[in-house]
Amino acid sequence: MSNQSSVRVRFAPSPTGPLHMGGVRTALFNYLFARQNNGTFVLRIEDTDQTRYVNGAEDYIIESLKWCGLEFDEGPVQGGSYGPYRQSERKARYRRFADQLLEKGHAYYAFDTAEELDQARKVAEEEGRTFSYDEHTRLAMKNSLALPREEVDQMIANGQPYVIRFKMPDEAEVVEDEDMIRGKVSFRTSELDDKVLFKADGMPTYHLANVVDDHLMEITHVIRGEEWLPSMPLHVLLYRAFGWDKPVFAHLPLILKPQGKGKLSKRDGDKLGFPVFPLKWRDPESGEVAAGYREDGYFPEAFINMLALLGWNPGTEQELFSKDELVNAFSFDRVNKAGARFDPEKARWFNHQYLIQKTDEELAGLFGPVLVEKGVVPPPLDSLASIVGLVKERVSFVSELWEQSAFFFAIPEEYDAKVAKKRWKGDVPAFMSQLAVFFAEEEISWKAELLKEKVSGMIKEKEMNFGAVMNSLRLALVGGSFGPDLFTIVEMLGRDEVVDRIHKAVDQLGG
RNA sequence: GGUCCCUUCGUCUAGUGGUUAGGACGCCAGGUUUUCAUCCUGGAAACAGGAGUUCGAUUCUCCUAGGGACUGCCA
Repeated sequence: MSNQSSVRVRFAPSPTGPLHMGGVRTALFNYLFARQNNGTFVLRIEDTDQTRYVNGAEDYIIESLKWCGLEFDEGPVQGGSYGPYRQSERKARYRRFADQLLEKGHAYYAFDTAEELDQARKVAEEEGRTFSYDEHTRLAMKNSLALPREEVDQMIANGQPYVIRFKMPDEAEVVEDEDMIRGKVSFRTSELDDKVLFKADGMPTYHLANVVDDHLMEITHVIRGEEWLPSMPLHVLLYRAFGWDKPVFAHLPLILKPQGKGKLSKRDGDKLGFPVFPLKWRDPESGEVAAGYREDGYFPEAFINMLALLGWNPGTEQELFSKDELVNAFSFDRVNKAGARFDPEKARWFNHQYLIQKTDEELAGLFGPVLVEKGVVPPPLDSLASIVGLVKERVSFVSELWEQSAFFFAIPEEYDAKVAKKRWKGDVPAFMSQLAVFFAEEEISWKAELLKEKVSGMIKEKEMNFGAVMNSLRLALVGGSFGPDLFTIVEMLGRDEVVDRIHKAVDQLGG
């Protein structure tokens, strides 16, 4: 039932730490492309470097993608017919592909030690050059191209460590390939070096493992970050050396720092106060903690939407997209080539958009735990929902709901001094006391409209200043000069509470 | 340094030879709200530079400048 033309893409992170938001975007674009084409989205863990393995990183990656709603069809957890999906578990199969290349003369053994190579690089650097293991230098190194056959056999027989290197073709040629985003990209093979394919520890390098696995897993489109662009010609040459069809490549633009130079890094987040990781991450070694979008109160839909628009655009003026809408609208010809600077302000705006779209009940459900954390017993869901409904337009995060609505749950601890100085003076305090009496004794029904009418009448009658009275009443009830409609607050707080608060304000601010 | 990629408002971007160069975030002003925020209206704000090609270049070509990635027995 698997037909040749069906799209298969993979997201292939390395479990060396938390997944960067750029990685999430790469996963997202893979996902969108797969879904749009009724294809298959594969997760493959690229853990060929045992020294860089970080505990918990794989789980982190999986949980992050899950939080973002990017379900994959095959992967280390659910398996699939192309497994295993961890390269460390595929170790046994790489060697024979390296041997194939050796036999065909596309690769050779190299015995240079890491120290010798470092030395060569150092010497070159001192002479103002860059050392490159290539056609110009390879014959001066310790490898099966330079050494006599018997010596090579002897060293191998003696168990001397070696790596297997790709032999760049002798004839200079231009490797061209069509990138889905960039169009034609070309490299001269004469500028390329002989990359290590197989390491002395018996593991393949990224280059070999990636090409072999993409072939074995029948990956049709390789969608990855721009940092891989320079190795595209090597990969193309590898496919050719094996005699395999190559997948179609797409190299995504990078996500850059909000300000300054370079690509977005963890440091930027710390410095500017925004997360660069989807989830909070605690480094198992150092114990260092990095913030995550989830814990900072972002909705996954908002995070994904924001990421999708970083480097891609629909060509219309629509900015808010559900995941399904993204699947439909996405296209590689609308992905930009240039790197995109990340804008934390816009991320915030996206979250605000999603927050105000949520129902009051939904938000109340999310807000409840915040209240508990603040030591407040949450009111019934429906009354909490009406409070949330009054203030949700003014915030971007659920946690900010507290700052805007705390006065609904507790009498103000202190009063904004600037407001007090400006409004709470002259005959206002005395009038406030009269207001308390009025509220305590008034028998009309406790409704915002009616109360407002009555109070307005009183102000007029006593020839008070509207602004001074209204703002002082607000000061007494909420503690500052902010919040929703004043009489709506009066109504919701209820008679006793309003009277109490006015008394307390008069006590504290002076009558 | 070398190789490769890239270049429209501060930022994300639309634009594919003839547009008052459009939108969004942010910013500013006015209006609404007897508060603040939201909201509404308006505003400031860009084709990196230079040569070509063309009747005409933001758009095509080249050069320069700037930015970025890579340059590991890391991915």
